[in-house]
Amino acid sequence: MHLIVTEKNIAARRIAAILAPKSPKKERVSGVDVYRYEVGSGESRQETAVVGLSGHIVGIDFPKEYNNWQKIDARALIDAEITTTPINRKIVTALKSLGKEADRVTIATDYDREGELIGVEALNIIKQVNPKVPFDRVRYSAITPKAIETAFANPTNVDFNLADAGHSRQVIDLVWGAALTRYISLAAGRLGKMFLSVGRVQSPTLSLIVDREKERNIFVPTPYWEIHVELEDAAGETFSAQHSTRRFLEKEEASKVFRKLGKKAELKEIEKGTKTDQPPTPFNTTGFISAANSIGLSPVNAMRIAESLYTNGYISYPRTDNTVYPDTLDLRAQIEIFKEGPFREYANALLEKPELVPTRGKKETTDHPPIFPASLAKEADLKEEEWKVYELVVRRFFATFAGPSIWETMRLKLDIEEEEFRANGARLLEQGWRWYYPYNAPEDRLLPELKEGDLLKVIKKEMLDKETQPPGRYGQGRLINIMEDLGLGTKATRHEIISKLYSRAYIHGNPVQPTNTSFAVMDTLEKYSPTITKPDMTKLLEENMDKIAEGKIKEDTVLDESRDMLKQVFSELDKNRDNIIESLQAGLREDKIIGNCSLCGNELMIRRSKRGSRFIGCSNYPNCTFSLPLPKSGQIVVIDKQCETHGLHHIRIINQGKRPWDLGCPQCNFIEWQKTQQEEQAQQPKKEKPKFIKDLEGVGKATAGKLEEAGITSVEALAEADPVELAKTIKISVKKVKNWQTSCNGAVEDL
DNA sequence: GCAAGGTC
Repeated sequence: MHLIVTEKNIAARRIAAILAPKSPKKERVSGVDVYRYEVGSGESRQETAVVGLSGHIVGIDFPKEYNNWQKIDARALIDAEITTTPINRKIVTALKSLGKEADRVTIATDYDREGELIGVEALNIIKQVNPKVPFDRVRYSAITPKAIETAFANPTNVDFNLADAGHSRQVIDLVWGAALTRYISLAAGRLGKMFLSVGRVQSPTLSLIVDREKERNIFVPTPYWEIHVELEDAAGETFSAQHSTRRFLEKEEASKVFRKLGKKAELKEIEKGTKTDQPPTPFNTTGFISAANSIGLSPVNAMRIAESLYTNGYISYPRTDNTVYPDTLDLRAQIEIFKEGPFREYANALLEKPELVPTRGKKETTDHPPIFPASLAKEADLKEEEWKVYELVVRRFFATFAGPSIWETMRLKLDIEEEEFRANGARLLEQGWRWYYPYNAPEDRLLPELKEGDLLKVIKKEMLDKETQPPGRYGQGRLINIMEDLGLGTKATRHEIISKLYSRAYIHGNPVQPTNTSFAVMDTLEKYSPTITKPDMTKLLEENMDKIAEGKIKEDTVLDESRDMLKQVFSELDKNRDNIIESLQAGLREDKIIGNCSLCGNELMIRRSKRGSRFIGCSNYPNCTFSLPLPKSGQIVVIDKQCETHGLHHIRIINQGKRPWDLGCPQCNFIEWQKTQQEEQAQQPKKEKPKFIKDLEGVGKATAGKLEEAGITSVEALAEADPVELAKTIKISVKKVKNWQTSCNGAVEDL
């Protein structure tokens, strides 16, 4: 049997469908889908089975003896043994049983570095049961009949060096990440769920955010002034113009000009021109995420939706670096899918073109094609946001075949009492690709038809007080773009890294803002372990991986070097341990300050009770016992916003996998809570005190009889009876008896 | 309980 192994189930299914002469048979092998078919007949008959993995099916970790953070020093992780264990047992079992049957194995995982490693992982498992089985490797960039048939007709060799390169990344990430995470968490005294993570990708990303916040903090705004006028032409049409000194840095200077301005303006110069906007390039993951982000979807949400559209066959694979359609993709056929349906107008317009020439982006890779719509969806079949994403992908796909959009531009130079003013106008002449892709379209800025020498009336003049703004915080889409530029993370992980920073309470808000904890962690790392805070670590890793892949250097050599570097970092850390502990804890303390106590004026802090539950307490305790409650679960983030009534910082609660909950001012929240409690009690009709035994809940005739036998005939008698004794005599639980007694006392109010 | 990378 010929065994073909792909990276994911859907690839297995589609490859089997392409290669099988008749439709393949789906079978389950230890809970995993396998697609079987036969090619040839008689002597040359060959049985084939295609199975899909689920990405990595084995993972690396330290032996479990290293799990105890308190007992095993972080440094010990550097040279600790590294074990490989299955992370998907079902697939490992399936591979073993298929592997035994196989007389040939073809690795058909994705055409990239991780794909090579994933292929070798599978191969190693198969070799455990069938050591001598011959194997080869096919590489393809799109799952189309043409691409697949060509690839399988020309199998090549597995690239073990490339797989080693991938493996070195795994080891380096684990060793550095785990060791530094443990060190920083222990030094900060943040164990358990509250640990402080450090990693090759997340730390440089956090550093970007922290650095931007620092720039904002030291930013000193400069005041400046602008002068605008509103003009009217002979026909009564109006437009506005601005003084050609766009920013006056001296108020006096601006005022002088402003006072000079009279009632008349003369048009000195008209400059007409055209501006063309080229159509956008095909979507890769980053391009898609930032486009989706600009229409209001968060990166994580956009990817989740894209994933579901992909598994339902509506769009192609959403995790790709590629921005160039491969030759093997029949683009005309992909457009023809839309000849009917809501996009027919657009599809037909494209199909009328004599030639379809798509745009090309800068990145051309072999992993997957750019994201394109794979089949026709009906709006009714999709949820609102799914449709939004689907439509975005369809429109972007179309736009890559469309012509440029062309603007007519007009620049005016005007004179008012020898002061120069300018006005710019733009009018869309040809929609071009913007007809297909109408997102974030700039609007026309229309100016009236004018000629040089025209006189205009100044109908309004104004001088505006402004000041320069600090650099803006990063939005998530922007952050993902920067990460890509710096080589941080991959198409499949960048959005996850950002959401990791959110769930670890390193950042909050949108645009993104770091907590004080982040400042403290980054300060420490930058001082003593700068390598991990910079994108250069990834660059060096990439260079080394390339060398491993080219066979110029052994994986072990790279790992040894990396471990030596980390050991040096640790000797710095150990030398400065006291300082690190102090500065980390000072930074962490900042994030716990809520404001000032309304009773004594001291600081209110997030604290922990002896039992471990969290509350807001006064730092003047025990002299002051003011306190406010906090929710039991979730990370607590103190945000900048302050309550106008109580002056306390607002609080946000972050629960993994859930939307953050803005609790607001903890005091307002508590007052609100008390109010609703009171209302609820007021609304609850007071239960009337039962008059007779038989009116009690859960007392039937039989029980009433038993009670009577025990000498209990009235509710008063029941209320006064010894519950334990009574329970024994009538053989009923003490709890039940006690419940009766509370209702006999009309105890609803006492609760 | 630690990373980042696959996939769902």
